[in-house]
Amino acid sequence: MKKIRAPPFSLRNSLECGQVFGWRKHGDGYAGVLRGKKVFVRQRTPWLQFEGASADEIRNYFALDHDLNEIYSKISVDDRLRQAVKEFGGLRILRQEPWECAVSFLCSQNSNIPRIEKMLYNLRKRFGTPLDKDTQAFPSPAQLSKATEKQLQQCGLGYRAKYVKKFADHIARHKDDFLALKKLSYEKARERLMNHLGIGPKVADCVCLYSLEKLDAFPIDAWMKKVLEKKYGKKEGYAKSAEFARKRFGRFAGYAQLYLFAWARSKRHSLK
DNA sequence: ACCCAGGATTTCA
DNA sequence: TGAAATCATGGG
Repeated sequence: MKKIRAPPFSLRNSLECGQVFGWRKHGDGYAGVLRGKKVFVRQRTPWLQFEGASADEIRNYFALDHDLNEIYSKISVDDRLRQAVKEFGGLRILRQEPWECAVSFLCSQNSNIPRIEKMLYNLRKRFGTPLDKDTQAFPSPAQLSKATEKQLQQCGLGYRAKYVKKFADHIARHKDDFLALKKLSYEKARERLMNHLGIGPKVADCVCLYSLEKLDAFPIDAWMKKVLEKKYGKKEGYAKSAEFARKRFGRFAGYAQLYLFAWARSKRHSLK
């Protein structure tokens, strides 16, 4: 088992906050797949122990280069954020693979986290490359484009099957689209993502934030909408609310969003 | 049985 | 242009 000294970091908060759906608890750590390889990770402060990937791959995926102290100082603009930062300290926005991230959030719409995890598990199980008896890599665009819409529905995707099918067909033929997106500005990348059927403002923002390093993206889902309405008095539409958030929280608004999201879900009853 | 979910698209006034 | 209906399905 290899190990690296981790800066302020919480593996649990980062993997269980709802930004990613492919890891499963295994003993006192987590098992998952990184760049097509089976990986196991566990945290024993101050060490992050891992096997199956290189130290650079781990550092990059878990974004250990993000300066959390700087980010916290920028987003802690009110008591609510300070509380969320305290409660979910060490939560980092990961660098997910854009393709898997996009499919994940295509599936996420109008659903809930347990069910999303199930859909994605079904996709891996049925169309991914097996790595061992209970681990499958997430299917590549080519693998997923071989699935029929009906098969995707059988994985529990419902009406989202059509969206995923069309998306997979397109990406399979335009392999390098995501490489280009990383180089674009947040606004341009978001705009291009939204040209795909089924990708609207919220899904595009999630892909930008969680896989394209656009840390100023501010996805607004049902939870964030409640927070913005009940706690910040913003009842306006998506664009204006997101603009308000970026102005309030600054260039790391995406981090503020994820901490608020985690905070809101942990307080679902008192938030209502 | 009911409401909701990390929404987006289509339809209709 | 903007609100309302519709989409497929499972968790709570």
